Amino acid sequence: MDKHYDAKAAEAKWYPFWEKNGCFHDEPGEGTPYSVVIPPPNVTGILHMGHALNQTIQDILVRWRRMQGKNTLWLPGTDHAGIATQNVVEKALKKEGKRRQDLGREAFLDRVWEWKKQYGGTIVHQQRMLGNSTDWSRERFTFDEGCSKAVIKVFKQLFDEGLVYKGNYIVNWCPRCGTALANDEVEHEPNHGHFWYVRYPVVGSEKGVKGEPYADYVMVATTRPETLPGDTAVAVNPKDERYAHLIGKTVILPLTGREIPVVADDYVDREFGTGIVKITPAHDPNDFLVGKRHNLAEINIMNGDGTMNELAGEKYVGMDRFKCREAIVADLEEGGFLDHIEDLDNQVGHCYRCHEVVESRLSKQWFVKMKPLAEPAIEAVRSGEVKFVPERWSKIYFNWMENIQDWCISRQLWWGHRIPAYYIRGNACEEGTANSELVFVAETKEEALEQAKAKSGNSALSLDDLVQDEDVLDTWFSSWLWPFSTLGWPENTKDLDYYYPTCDLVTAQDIIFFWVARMMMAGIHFMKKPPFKNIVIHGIVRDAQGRKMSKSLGNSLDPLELIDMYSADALRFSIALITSLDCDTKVNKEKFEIGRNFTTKIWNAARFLEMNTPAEGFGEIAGELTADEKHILLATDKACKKLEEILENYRIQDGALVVYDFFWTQICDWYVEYAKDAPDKNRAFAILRDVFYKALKLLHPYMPFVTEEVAHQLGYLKDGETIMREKFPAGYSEEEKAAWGHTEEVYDFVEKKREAITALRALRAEYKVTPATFVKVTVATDDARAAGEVESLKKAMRAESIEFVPAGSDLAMPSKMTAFGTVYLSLEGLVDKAAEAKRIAGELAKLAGFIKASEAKLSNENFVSHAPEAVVAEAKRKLQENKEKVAQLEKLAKLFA
RNA sequence: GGGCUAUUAGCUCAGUUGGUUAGAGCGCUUCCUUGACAUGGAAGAGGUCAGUGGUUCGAAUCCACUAUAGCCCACCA
Repeated sequence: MDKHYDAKAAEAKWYPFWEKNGCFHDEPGEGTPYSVVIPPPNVTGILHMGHALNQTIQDILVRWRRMQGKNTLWLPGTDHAGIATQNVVEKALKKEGKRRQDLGREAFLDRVWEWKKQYGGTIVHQQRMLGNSTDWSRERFTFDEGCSKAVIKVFKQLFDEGLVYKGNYIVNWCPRCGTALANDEVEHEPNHGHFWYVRYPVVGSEKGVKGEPYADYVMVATTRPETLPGDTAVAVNPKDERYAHLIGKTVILPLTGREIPVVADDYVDREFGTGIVKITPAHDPNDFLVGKRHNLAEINIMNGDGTMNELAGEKYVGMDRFKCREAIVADLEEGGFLDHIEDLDNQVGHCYRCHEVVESRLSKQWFVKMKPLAEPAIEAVRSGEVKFVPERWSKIYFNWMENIQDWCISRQLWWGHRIPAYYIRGNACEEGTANSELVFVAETKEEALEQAKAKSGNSALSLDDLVQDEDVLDTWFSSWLWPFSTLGWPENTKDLDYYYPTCDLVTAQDIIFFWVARMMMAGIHFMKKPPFKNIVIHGIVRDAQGRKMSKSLGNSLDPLELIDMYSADALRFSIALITSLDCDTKVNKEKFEIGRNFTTKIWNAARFLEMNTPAEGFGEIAGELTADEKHILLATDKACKKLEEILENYRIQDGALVVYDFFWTQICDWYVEYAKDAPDKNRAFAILRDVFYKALKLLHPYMPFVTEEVAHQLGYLKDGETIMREKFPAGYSEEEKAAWGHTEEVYDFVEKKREAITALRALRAEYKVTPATFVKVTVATDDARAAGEVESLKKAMRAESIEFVPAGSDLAMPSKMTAFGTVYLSLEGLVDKAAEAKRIAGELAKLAGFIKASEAKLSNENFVSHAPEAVVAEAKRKLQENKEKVAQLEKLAKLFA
């Protein structure tokens, strides 16, 4: 084996090998499968730390289950990401000086597909670098033929069930993207804004002159003066006696001269602002509702791109909304309507894609009624049929689901599933009225024509007379079908039958509502079964300061760079080790050294084993095993069982710790050191070889590349074989254990022996006896097994002699008490007496405290009678031990006096 | 306003149903390089478990309140 592990070579060798040889692929078969669908990344995306974390967790679970012998499917794919992808292609067009409108819908879509063909493979290529064992032969895309079919079918079914409707509603509108956004696509951020106090003269009052207040007016405070031309009322709280006299009166809308009523509505907060609110139903969601209650006109004064339209008034037409704000404020001031301006901190919504300030806009949109879908999805979690891991996320899920709002699913984009609704050309419905008889939803235009003929009674209609809705569906409208559309639904495929429902869904907390909750609803509604059994929620990767990683902050770590620097295994292992499901993960580059160092350790340990392997190999493990040999076998057994239990509970981090400690501490630090000087080297190494392979298999889900490479280097596997499909070690059988005669006692005995070795090393360090010096050691113990360990103790302690004396012997030498016995170091060198005396005095003081506390505890009748016997006995033993320590130290103190 | 979570060593975090003198990694200090590994080995220092009160024989762990930090939802025009 080479002195250095070449991670890049191993990665370049093994991934293609696995993929080509179908190692990631299973066919539907017998038994309970283990199936997982990947959260599809945006096709425009590049791999970031969030993906690395998310996919490492999944791959660990998937590789582990596969090695357990389960029929396993991890299904990969990408999301067509409507807005994001369209934006990317539009940007490219812009460089050519074109807009999508210049190309027209079809040519533009061709262009996007072309882009997808060329660049859409970036992220799936990058996912391979991580070592993901996803079944690429089943890779899907939310906009591929099958998924599109599923989307259309689902839309039609929901429409037929009355769960989809088209309505004139106020929606969140991104003027930059030119589309509606769902509520949860809007991010609210704090904003330092202003409150403009504006006077609305009461009709009939004396008109003021420039610069002077009107004699009688109502004072309205607004943060959005530019929407003033759209006002159709002002509102006060009905219980507000200050303004009771105004209700029913009419005021004049400044700048326009239009007369608008004063209405009373509970929505108005008496305490906030002036207690009088201008009502702009077309540009504010609350005002919209007030408008409905009072039957107010809705005046839309803005274009889709955020400029003002003719209804805003001649002067403002074409003006950008923020420019218009300045203009209107100036004009109000000019006209004497502006009373004063205050600073105000409020929240402003931004587009989650492009960060533009979102506008509330009245428009016709499609919605899904969510309440009926949410109810069974709540029940599925409440009943325990579907579990959240960690469980606490279910509370957040319930909280959201119980307050769920209808979902705006139409988007004014071109890149996406076009809504399969058709209208008769020229009919009013073309503009889209709510659930008209003349809206035809069908899977094909031909079917829509049949409906149209039947419903309109006009059998002369042709395909040319029908127009399709211009809008496309929200991207999440395809991803909520992901767990079954990717398995072939609506066709009745073998995959669907065998792999649905999936087992675990692993994702970050930030898309519980976007995605997880909606998948639950879709799965239950269309498949009659929840789409997965466990929802595993992990944290978000943050930088060292705890900030979310983002391009704009420039604090992102690039997983590919980390792979290049430290290897994929290092990235995976480190991220697994530092990640807790319970909270967000803070990372910096240095943390990935842990994984890199571990990889190196594995490689070097393998080299050691290889160097010590004779050409003819090791023989059978025969003869009477030493205590250390039994110990490592049992430690292996324990590690296997522990890891199994840990992974069953999704404790990825704990699992990483277990394999790390097992390999590094148990195998390398202790057993390898033992093996170097073992009485029967051949047997000791035969055991090491056996244990080492088990360790590689335990490590494989965490570190697939180095384990595969080492397993081949050491000849555990032949060419063409893979560790991926080896059986995950479950420990040793009872028969095996009986054969090598292990007992828990032997295990504990070796643990004690190690304690004695450590104690001796500590004594050396305290008394500055260099490791090179051979020392005389005395151990006070009654353990009959001790005599058998003389040779191994001498090696480990670098002792020229070891003498055993009965326990309780009282020698005037520095010592440490251990569970093995009291270890004495014979001091032959010079020692700083004063320093020793001081150290001993400190230790005595510490012990006196413990003794006092435990004596108090033991003389407490309540403790002795209530606490379990074992606890009391342990307390007594400890007290006795500490007393002995004191006696020993006092004796020693005299030596240094 | 509604909901959720966290606060343990200098840093990042473990700590299973309450039960030895609260652990790990990194960092720090001291020592150690002739053969698996300095990306290493050995040893060590470092914590009144945010605070207060309660339950208990016994609390980092359970309960209440307080403080601080963070997240989510809804939002004030």
